[in-house]
Amino acid sequence: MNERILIIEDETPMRTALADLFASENYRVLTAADGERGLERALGEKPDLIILDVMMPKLDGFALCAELRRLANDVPVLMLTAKGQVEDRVTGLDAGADDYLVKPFSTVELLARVRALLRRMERKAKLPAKLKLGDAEIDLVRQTAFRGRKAIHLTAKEFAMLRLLAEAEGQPVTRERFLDIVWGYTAFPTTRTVDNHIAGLRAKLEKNPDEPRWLKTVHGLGYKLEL
Amino acid sequence: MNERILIIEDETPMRTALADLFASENYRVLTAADGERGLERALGEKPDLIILDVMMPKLDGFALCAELRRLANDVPVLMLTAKGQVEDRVTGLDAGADDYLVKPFSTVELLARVRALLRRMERKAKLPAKLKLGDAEIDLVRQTAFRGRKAIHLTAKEFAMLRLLAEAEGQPVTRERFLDIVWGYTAFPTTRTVDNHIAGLRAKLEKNPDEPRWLKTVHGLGYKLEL
DNA sequence: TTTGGTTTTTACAAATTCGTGACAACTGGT
DNA sequence: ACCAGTTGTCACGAATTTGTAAAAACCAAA
Repeated sequence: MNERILIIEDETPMRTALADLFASENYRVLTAADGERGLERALGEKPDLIILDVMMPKLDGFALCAELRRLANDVPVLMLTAKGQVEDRVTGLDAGADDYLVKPFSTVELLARVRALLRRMERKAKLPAKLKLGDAEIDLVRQTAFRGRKAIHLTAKEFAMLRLLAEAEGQPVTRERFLDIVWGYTAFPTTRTVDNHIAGLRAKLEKNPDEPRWLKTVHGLGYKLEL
Repeated sequence: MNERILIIEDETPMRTALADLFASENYRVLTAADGERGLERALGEKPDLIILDVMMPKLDGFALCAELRRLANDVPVLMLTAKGQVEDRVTGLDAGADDYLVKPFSTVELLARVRALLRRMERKAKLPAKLKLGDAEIDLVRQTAFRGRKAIHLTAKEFAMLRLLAEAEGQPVTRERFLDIVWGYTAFPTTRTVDNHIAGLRAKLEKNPDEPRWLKTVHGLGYKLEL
């Protein structure tokens, strides 16, 4: 609780408005008025989340974000982009932002996104490196899997899907979400592709792929990992 | 804990300010007012980290750093460069500095960088100096390798790649990371170059290069060292 | 400048993974 | 039991990724 949020925004009215908003929601607020100071604070004070305007003097949002990632800093970043610059989304996500929001936005939506990001990070932190599915054991970090003594080969995509399922802690994951997270914002395969990969996982991990014990389908929604 | 930091800086006000800053953070502080004395103390007292001004009489920061490295001293060096001399960054990292900071800087950022460097070194220290890959034995520090009694010749790049793989503790290392860490900021070879070097390592270290036992490829991601 | 070693590029083959579409099987509601 | 929509599955071609050899570029020392 009481997460610390760093707001990096050069326009003072917007910066104070955001600061007030989050303060009133009981977050602890840090601010910076330009990119360079923002980077300093991000590195020095390790906030739980960063809200970052794209357009800024000295060091723009993209560069700042890219630099953070280069330094292996994985604090969640929510980018604010000016209206119209649709390109920004791709560029921003490319630079390593976790989400983005187009100005003007509603405070309700902003708060929702922030909560979502913080929740995602919390789950990721709790995520154990190893998954045990009966006699199958999967190491999500090393990307290895064993059934008893024998190694099972999973592809990169399969590991990514498992990781997403595990992060969801038994909650259903929609096909759309699989595509968004695992495939990313540049590829747009059919949602059926997801099913195929699930089939692959079941074939490799389930004792009886016809009657999955772990990789359950949630009819009309998607899939979930039953722990 | 209580790491010892050597500050090499000719301008007295700055030197004492830095000394006070680090003393107040419970580091043990050593100082030197010029490059030659700095080098002496660096060699004689083996500090845990050196903060080094680039501009100095007698022996400048680049030369000092290069000399340290020539003597196989791998103490982490953080260089302070005057504003505007953008070139300094490249030159500094070239000379073997581990990080650099442009004056004027905030104390918060300086402390953050120092902590980061010390942490990085700590991790490196935990790394065993010798790697045993079957009957091949590699000394990562001395940069020597033997297969039984016969010496195997590895190039500098190959050692650096092995070190990175070993540091990752069996986790996959992406090609991008290889380029970032092994090649650094100044060179931008193709990612295929990484593959070629891996091939070289396999040829020299693996009993059967076609079926690597240690240097595994993680399709779609990179490579890992299977311990 | 030549030399010897190292690094990088390039090109092509081989291996792996991916995406799709068709159709069967299944689901839940009526 | 029937129906419309959803999911499982399979095979195949496409696309991507990797292995590797050979040539070119590079670089420091003689």
